[in-house]
Order: sequence, then C-alpha cells, then structure tokens
Amino acid sequence: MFMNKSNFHHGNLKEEFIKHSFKFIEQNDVDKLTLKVLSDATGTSRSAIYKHFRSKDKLMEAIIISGFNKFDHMLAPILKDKNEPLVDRFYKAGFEYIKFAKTHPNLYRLLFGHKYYKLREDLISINDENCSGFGALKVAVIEGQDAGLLKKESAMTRTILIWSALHGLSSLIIDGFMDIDKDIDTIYEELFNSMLESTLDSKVKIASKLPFIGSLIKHK
Amino acid sequence: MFMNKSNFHHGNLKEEFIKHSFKFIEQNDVDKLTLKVLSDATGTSRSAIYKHFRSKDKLMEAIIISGFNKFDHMLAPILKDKNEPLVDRFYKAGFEYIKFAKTHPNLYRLLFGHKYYKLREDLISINDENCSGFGALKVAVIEGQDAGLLKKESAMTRTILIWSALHGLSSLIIDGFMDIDKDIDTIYEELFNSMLESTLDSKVKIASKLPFIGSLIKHK
DNA sequence: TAAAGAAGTTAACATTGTTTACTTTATTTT
DNA sequence: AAAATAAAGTAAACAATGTTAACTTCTTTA
Repeated sequence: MFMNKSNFHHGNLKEEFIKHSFKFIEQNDVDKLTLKVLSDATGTSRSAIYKHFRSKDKLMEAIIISGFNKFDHMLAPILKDKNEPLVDRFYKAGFEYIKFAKTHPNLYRLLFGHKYYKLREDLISINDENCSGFGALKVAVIEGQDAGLLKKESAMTRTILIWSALHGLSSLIIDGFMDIDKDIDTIYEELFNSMLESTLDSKVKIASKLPFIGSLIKHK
Repeated sequence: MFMNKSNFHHGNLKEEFIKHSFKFIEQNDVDKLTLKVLSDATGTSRSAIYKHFRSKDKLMEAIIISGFNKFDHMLAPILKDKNEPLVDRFYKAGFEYIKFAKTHPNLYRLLFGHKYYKLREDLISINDENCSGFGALKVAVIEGQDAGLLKKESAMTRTILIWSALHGLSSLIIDGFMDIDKDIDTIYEELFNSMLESTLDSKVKIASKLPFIGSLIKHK
C-alpha cells in the first residue's frame, strides 16, 4: 500500500512548514533547520515540501518575509504612536529593537544577515513608509529633526546611522561579544544619548523613566 | 599505480590550504569554500586535508586566527601611534576598520559573524591589550577619556559602544543595506562626531583633514 | 462518472564532510 | 646501510543534505 488516508494534508501544509520553521529557529540555529526536520515535524515525506516551495531557499524567503512583517509590526507602531513624546518613542523603539534581537536571535540573523540580502533589499524598497520599520524610523527621524531632537543633516544619513548603531549593538549582544547582560542597560543608555542633539540636556532624565533591557529580558 | 612522485607535498601543505582559503574568500562567499575547492586548488585528493586538520571546522578556525592577526595588526598600530594626535588616530582607526570590512567582506563576516563566536571569545580574551585590536581600542579609549575627548563612563562601555557603531555600519555596508557608496563618507563623518564629547567643537575640522572611505576604496 | 490536476510518496542522484584501510615517502633506529 | 616507524598521501565507502523523476492518491470539475 502506498499511503494511508490520514497522511493527506489539505491546503494548510505550506503554512505548517513555515510555522514549524519559526518554532524551530526560536530554539536552534538557522543552519540546523533541514528539510528532514520539517518533514518529521509535519509527518510528511522528505520531498513533500517541493509541492509547496520550489526550493529550500524559497521556503527561507517565505520565512524572511513573514519575519519582517513580525518585525515591522513590532517597530512601526511604537514610532508612530502620537500619544507618546517623540523622545520616548525613540527610546522605546531602540529598546524593543534590541529586545527583538535578543529574544529571537536566529530570526534576527536570518533577517539582517548576509545570505538573503538580495531579498531584504527588495522588501525594504517595496515596503512603503507605512509598514516598514525602516520607513517608519525615517519618518520619525524627520519629525525629530524638525523638533530639534536630532541633527539636521540628510534624514537618510541620520536614519542609517541610528539603524546601524542598533544593528551593531544587537549583533554584538547576540553573537557573543558581551559576557555580562547587566552592562547592556548602561550601553544602550549611552548609545541613545549619543544619538540625540548635544544641546538637549533633558535626554538622560527622559530616557531613564523607561524600562531597561537587561532586567526586562532576564525575567522573561 | 597509486600516486606519482610529484604529488607529495613536504610540510607546507597545511599552509597552502590556509593560503588558498584566504585567496578564495577574497572573491567568494565563505559557504562556497568546500574541501573540494581546496583539494582542487592544491592538487591533492579529497581527504588529504584530514592529515593536517581534524575537521573542516578546525581549518576554519585556523583561518579565523590568522584573519584576526591580520585585522589586529592593521588596527592596533594606528591606535598606538604616538606621533599622531589622538583624534586623528580614532578617525583613522574607524576609517580603516570600515575599509577592512569593505575590502574583505567575506573574511570580515567570518571573523565577526555568529558561527564561530565561541572561538572569537577565546581569541579576544587570550589576546592581551598589546596585540588585539579590541584591546588597543580600549587603551586608546581610556587615553581619550583622560584627555576629555570621550565621555567618562566605564571605559568598557565606551569601547563596546564605539566597536558596536563601527560593526553596525560595516555590516550594513557589506550586507547590502546601502545602495550608494558616496553617502558612506557623510555617514562615517557623523558617526565619528557622535562618538566624541559634545564640548569639542574642533572635531569636524580635524576629521575632515583625513581621507574619505568612499573615494579611497573606489579607486583601489 | 471520467478526466484532470493538486498533493502526496518512493527511489535515486549529486554534493558535502568524514572515516577506514591502504600505499608511498621521509625519518629514525639499530 | 638496512630495517622499522612515522608522516603524508590516495581510494573507496558512509551518512546527511538538497533535489529531481516517476508514480499514486485524493479532490475537483466538466
């Protein structure tokens, strides 16, 4: 006999592959995610996945697209929340950025690593300023420049600079550069202050009202 | 017949493997470096490498160790050159850091990426302040804090912050985040200024005497 | 109800890293 | 110098991985 009836998935197997992939990389390195892992997890054969994705890379791309959605929907609302003072929004966005990387290190590496950068390029240029985290940051940066919070060079320059600082710190944290979690709070505090205009003397006070990364993440 | 005489390497095959690996990743992604590539390049059999390295990972570690030496010997002398003003040393060190990443992107990813972070931890803690780039930066940071050039929180905090900013910008550049090279100069200029004490008003002038990244690398 | 297409399976392939058994060269011992 | 031993190479086979081709079963639709 070739197959028993219960093995037949009807339409949702594609989503199941993605879902299991997400669950897997919450706990394991991305390069440990093999097609065997997924066929075992879904109870299908080794090649079933090819009915839903042209290749493993296409599956990874689907994960990345979905991951960027998750990331963007975490970041953009914080930056656009008009009820909060702008400084607080910046502080919280940076905070949540690093927290995201720390909480989902494998997903973060997948999203911002080198291997699929072509796809990311497409995603970032396709996404308009309303959905993309990068786009939302750029809008907020312009707002911050108008309010005298950020230096008034090109908005793109300032946006990349902020992103780059967050990306750098996040990467060092999740890639094993820093042994002690408790320093992260201090470092982020300083990073945050470095980003703001030097004329602003209220910045430390405003920032320190908000929660800290080390503490928050440790007790999760 | 089993083997002709000319095939026998005498003692230098190990170095040849490393040398060819370096040459290869100058032009290709690290994950394209297979044992077949190396056996073809050295004219040996597929398994000859196992007489010199316990596994492929051990070869990669040798490459990383050698790569860090290269990196450290590029960075440390710049930071320790007492003939240059400290600001210039900082500026040039950051400049050369980014240039290194841009010139050897695959090696840079190997050195600072996630996969072999365990080894890097060992290397950085083993290397003393005299040879390691990180160590040299920390020494320079203390000097900079004493001179009123950098903020006077913990030296480790400030060092990590600088490193993280350079790492973040370098990563964004080599991982395809930025389409236009000419903006890199401006961004580095701003990054550099953000790092210095806000009371220092000579910083832009001092910095702009020095060469720019985009231009320098483009005509290489 | 028959045909067609979607969604599975099985079996085979090439590529990769790796191991084992063997051979050749170099070195050391007697 | 001859013999023994170690070092450095080869060939052949493995398991794991991504992938493809040929086949089967379920679902839909004309």
